[in-house]
Amino acid sequence: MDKRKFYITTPIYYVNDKPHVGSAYTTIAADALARAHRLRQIPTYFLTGTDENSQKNLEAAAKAGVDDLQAYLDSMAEVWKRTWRELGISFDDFIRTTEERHHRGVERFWRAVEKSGDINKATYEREYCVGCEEFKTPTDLLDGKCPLHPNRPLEKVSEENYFFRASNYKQQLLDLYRDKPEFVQPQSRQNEIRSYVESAFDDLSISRESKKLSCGIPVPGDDSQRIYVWFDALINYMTAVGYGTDDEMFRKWWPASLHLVGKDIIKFHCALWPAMIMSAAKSDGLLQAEDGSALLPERVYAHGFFTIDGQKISKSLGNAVDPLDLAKKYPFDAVRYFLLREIPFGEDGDFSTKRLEERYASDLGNRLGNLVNRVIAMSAKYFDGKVPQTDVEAAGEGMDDTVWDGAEGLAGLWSEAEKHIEAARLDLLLDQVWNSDGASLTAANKLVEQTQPFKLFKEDPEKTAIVLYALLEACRQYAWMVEPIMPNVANGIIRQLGQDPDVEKAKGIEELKKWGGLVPGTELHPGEVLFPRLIS
RNA sequence: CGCGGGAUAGAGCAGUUGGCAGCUCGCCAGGCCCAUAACCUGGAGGUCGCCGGUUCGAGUCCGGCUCCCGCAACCA
Repeated sequence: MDKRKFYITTPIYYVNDKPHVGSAYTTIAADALARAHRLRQIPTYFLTGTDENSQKNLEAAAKAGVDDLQAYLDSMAEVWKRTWRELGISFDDFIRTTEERHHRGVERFWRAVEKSGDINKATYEREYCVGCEEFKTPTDLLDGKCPLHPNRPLEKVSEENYFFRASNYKQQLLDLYRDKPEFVQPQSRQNEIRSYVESAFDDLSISRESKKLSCGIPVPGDDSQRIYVWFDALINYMTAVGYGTDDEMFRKWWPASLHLVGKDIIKFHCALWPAMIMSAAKSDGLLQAEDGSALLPERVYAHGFFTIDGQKISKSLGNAVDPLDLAKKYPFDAVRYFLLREIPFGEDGDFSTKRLEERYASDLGNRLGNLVNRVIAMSAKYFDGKVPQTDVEAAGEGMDDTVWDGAEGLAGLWSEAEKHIEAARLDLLLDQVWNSDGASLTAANKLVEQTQPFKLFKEDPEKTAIVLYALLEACRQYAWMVEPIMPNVANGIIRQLGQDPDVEKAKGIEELKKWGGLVPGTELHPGEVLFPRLIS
């Protein structure tokens, strides 16, 4: 990953409905990764947005009884934006594919692909599946029906369309997967993509007649045709950072460091999208690296889907969870923690409020919250409300006859954390912080038992000062380890430790990682319980 | 031969490069009392779906088999 910048994206969402917990999952994951990079003072650009050129939106507007499509799109885009804001999503940009900047970039991109000779006009008669929004070849069909949407009649479409000659890039794509295996993440998806490209990746229609498609971006130079959804949608990742409108900005941010997507759209992102860029780059120097090769996104990471209490998310079953409702019922940091901790990133998982409440009580309340609470309470009680005066270096040593590895153990935790962030495995990061040997939260709770500061104080106040300092300092470091996932909780801990989160953050991660960030004598602010028991 | 996911302790799940089977919850017995009835220790509980193979060694790799889940529409 490019250390100088981090450009992360979520898919752009259809606005035919409000967000549910699934789209929130993608967005929260992206947010946590964005925050992790910002905390490391890596210039970060976090993009999300809405896909507004889809036929589906038209249908949704009609269903909602709204005549004015643009008004419908505006109001729905606002719903999405507001939801993300309320969930504390720290997006830097929100792109709508009906925006002027997007249209201009798409136009430029189209012309580049055209110039490269990869767009041709042809009359085809093909089966079009409205569900997939794509044409089906005979080999795609099962009993003459779309295998994904067997109950939806295929439309026989015979018209003159523009085609993108994706097949010209088959070999280059296969080379890409071979030379840069990290391009497709997680690993388990690589074979899937490779075999898809080898067997099923073909030229595809990228426009429809305007008279049949009443929304979408007109084909440059041919108003009788409009670009259809996927071809225009993918380009949002470029137009948001200035492609077609601001070359300087584009050079700063492109290529994307990470496209976060659901597993359903991995083919578009790992095959079609790089092929499109390879083509456009041949005719547009802005898309070329210094060696002339196409500037492709660095990685595409597909996360899994989850069920709700073992059942597929389905609006007809009424189990589509509204993330805003969750945020009302639970502290939202807890929901973020749950989603990112519970499901191994990249795998499918299950979402249940029962599990959420279990994790909340156990991981957050009993382990993290209780540790912070007891350690600060003891320090305040025995040391006049302050961080105990002691030899900071000595307090960083591992302690004999205990499991505690001290500063060294925490440093180990940090280096693991960096690896997990790089790999987008925040679930593993959290697991380490909670459950590893040496300096985890569990180890810290054990240290309290093994040293018993609440007794030790009477016999040996100096030793007690060392133990409590070590624990307070560990809490400070835990706060920064979990900050990308639980920003509010982290700030709360830092404040209770008598520090200002903003001032601390400005020091940079290397400083925050160092043992001894907590200055002896600092006034503690024993505060609110971090994770109050839930009333069910 | 449609595609994909899965089968590991009572429940829910981890197990990146093959090296004594782990985590959370629950259960039993103890300890502690600083703390959110929280924390700590010990324990019961597994033929890692089945059969074969590779290997000094397989939950992990290879082959075969059985069973389960998702794949109309809404839908990451």
